[in-house]
Amino acid sequence: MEELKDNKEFFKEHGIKNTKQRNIIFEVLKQANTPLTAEQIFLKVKKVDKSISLSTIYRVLNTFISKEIAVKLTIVEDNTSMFELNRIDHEHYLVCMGCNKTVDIGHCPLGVYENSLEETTNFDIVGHKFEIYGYCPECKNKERLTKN
Amino acid sequence: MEELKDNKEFFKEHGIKNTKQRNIIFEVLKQANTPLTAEQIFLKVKKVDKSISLSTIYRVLNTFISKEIAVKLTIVEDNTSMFELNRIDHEHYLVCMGCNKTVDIGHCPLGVYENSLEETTNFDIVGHKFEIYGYCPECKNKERLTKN
DNA sequence: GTTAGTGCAAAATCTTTGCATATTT
DNA sequence: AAATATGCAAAGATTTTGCACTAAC
Repeated sequence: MEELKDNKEFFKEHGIKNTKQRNIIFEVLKQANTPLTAEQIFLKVKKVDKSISLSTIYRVLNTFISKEIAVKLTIVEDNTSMFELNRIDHEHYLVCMGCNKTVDIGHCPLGVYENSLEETTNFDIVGHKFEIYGYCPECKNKERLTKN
Repeated sequence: MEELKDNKEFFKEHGIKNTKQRNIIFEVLKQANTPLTAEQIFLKVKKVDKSISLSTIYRVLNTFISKEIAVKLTIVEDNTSMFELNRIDHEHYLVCMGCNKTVDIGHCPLGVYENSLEETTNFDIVGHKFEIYGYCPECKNKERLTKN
């Protein structure tokens, strides 16, 4: 359980207690390579801890966000938030509006832009959201058929 | 009422009926220079049409979105959607997490990027969301005080 | 006259919160 | 022991929907 020891240290650095629930949620987020909804996280966590509640998921995620461990973003087309770890060297996503498939679009090109914006606006910039949406090759055809 | 005649034509082009409610909502969106929440739109529209219902606001906005007349975006930190007209030559926003103030960040630099992405991914790209968030000069200081 | 849109109230969804209990430090 | 975190159930908030009625074409 080497990873738990690391997490313990990690949580300590962020000034929050090291609980079983936070560990599981953190591991789920680490292993995910796309953003997840609270519900998806809930289901994954439940496999390990049957008795966890959805409100704990939300509370832990909000704690992670306030400590800048995680970030929240919103996929277009419905109103549910998605969560992922706040990776410094992060990616962005191209989201299919047909099937919700997400595709990484490579290294984030916005760091430099943010720096120049901080200078011109005097804002203290914390982060950004950038998502591109459309239809994937498979859904493109379906879309075309239903539209005509 | 020259503008109503224009709107009538505009709605016809998009294959939707020209109703009083749609006209008012469209005018509200035209006059807004920042994205608005459904509730904000509701309140503005109510000044002109006291009997409009919030569900009509949502239905009209969803119609506008499906016809690509408007776009929906989500400001970080809460879960309410915001709406604005789908301007081809659009802007993006820098949002203050302290006071929700928004600042335009100039002409959108992402059109070219989308084109190259369409080629590499074979997606049919419909649009994107891009928001940068942080703390404005005024809230920066407040933030610093409450954190220590 | 037909089709599409609206208002209302009710439902559905997503998220937060109060409170008692449990866990962490 | 004190401070935080959790589970549960209940409440809040936002958005959608069924249905009868109305307006637009």
